Amino acid sequence: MLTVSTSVAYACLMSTPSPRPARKRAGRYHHGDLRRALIDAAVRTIDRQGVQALTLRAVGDALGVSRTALYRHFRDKSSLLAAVAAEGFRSLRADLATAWEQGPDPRSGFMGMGRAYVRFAITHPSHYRVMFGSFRPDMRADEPCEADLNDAGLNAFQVLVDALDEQQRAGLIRRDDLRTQAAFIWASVHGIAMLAIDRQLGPDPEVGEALARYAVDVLSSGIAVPASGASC
Amino acid sequence: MLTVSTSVAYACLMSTPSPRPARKRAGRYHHGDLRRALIDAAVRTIDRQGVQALTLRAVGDALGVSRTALYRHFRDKSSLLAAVAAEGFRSLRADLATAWEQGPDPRSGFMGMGRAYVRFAITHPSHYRVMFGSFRPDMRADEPCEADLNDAGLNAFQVLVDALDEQQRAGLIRRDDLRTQAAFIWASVHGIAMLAIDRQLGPDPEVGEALARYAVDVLSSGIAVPASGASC
DNA sequence: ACCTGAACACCGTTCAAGT
DNA sequence: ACCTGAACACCGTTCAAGT
Repeated sequence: MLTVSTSVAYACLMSTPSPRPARKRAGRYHHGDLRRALIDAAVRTIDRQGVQALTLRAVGDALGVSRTALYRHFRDKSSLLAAVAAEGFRSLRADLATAWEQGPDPRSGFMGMGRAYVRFAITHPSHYRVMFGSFRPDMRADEPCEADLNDAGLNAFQVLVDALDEQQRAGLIRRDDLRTQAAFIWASVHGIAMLAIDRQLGPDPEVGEALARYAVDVLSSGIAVPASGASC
Repeated sequence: MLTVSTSVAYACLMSTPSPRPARKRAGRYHHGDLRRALIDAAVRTIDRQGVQALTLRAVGDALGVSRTALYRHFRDKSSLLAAVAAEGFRSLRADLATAWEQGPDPRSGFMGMGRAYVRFAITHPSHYRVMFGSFRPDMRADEPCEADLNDAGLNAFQVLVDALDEQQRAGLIRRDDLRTQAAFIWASVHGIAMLAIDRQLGPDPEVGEALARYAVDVLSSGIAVPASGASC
């Protein structure tokens, strides 16, 4: 299809007096989907070196492309960050959905979702921070990247709403307002994830796990149907 | 005491060909406590214009001081931000303590603490974000500013621990491990505050208040002493 | 001790020009 | 349509020099 490999084969044989990196860009275009490649490179950089290491120069260099090539695909840097955040929410959504479906029963599936959520945050702390730091005051819903981020966030949230809905219908938990119940649980788990990321819980992993167990305990008691009879 | 006003009275009468701001610094020193003034100016700028508006040039200009004067009092910019965050935790601690003491009873005092927490976050969203964004991976406890930030955070947390301790002793809530119980509640309230700040809850304030009421409800049920007898 | 101002390396962004 | 490379305004930081 696309003759990618041939153009990649270009090698720079020109020697310049000033010390330069070995390879020099030979004025070539990028292959197929530069937009996609830019997002992936940005995610990699953020995961590996943190947000502060994400410069347009770095991401351009990683792809062998000019640092201004990005402006053909994104309004600006914050727009790229919005796309990165959206990508994060899509990954998180997939993780949550998998955990829920693997159940095997609603209760353990729900606990699996909680574990998957915290694991995502701990595994990708910088990415996770970008996901929630991007909801800036200057967020504009009219821009496509921002709208996409909004959608991706809502879709991830919806997995939790659906799981709660099913448990409500099965009579496993209180039939409170779905979105309020979901928002509260999301907030609690998000708060725990942030504490874990910010190493406020200390180096001992047992502290974090104890907190997670306690959270499950309290939340279960809190949203359990009140007059179950068995526990009294 | 300090003859500040006389030196301030200096006016620049030199006219330069290039367009300059009206007043030019007359090479004067800052009054008394520049360190204190730098923190206060930084807090003001962050509260009013957000973190991204906080440049060393801006904070220097606001105080009529060179933009490098700061390096006599802080290691670098992130050190100033740590001091700003510590200041935030001290304010928050005072707000929480006041709410708790105003009670009048433990239960309503505790709910007042929750309201005070969320109100602080909503009133100072940028400052609040700095407080929790500063716990960076590159945080060094050996630096005085970072250690101070750590202390200020722990002191604020301690107000919650003390309040829970008193309620445990009074038999009002379950006698779980104090620090785990406190960490979970802090995480939940922190998560709600973040959702509110990030306008994920939408423009309608009723949504946020409904979430707060629901949180109090669930948390109360969740940490209530199990066999109270009355509710069954 | 405390602060200045010039200099440096680096950043995001714009824009005329190239293919 | 897509990308380059020079230029611009701005940033944090360093450092010799001033008082």
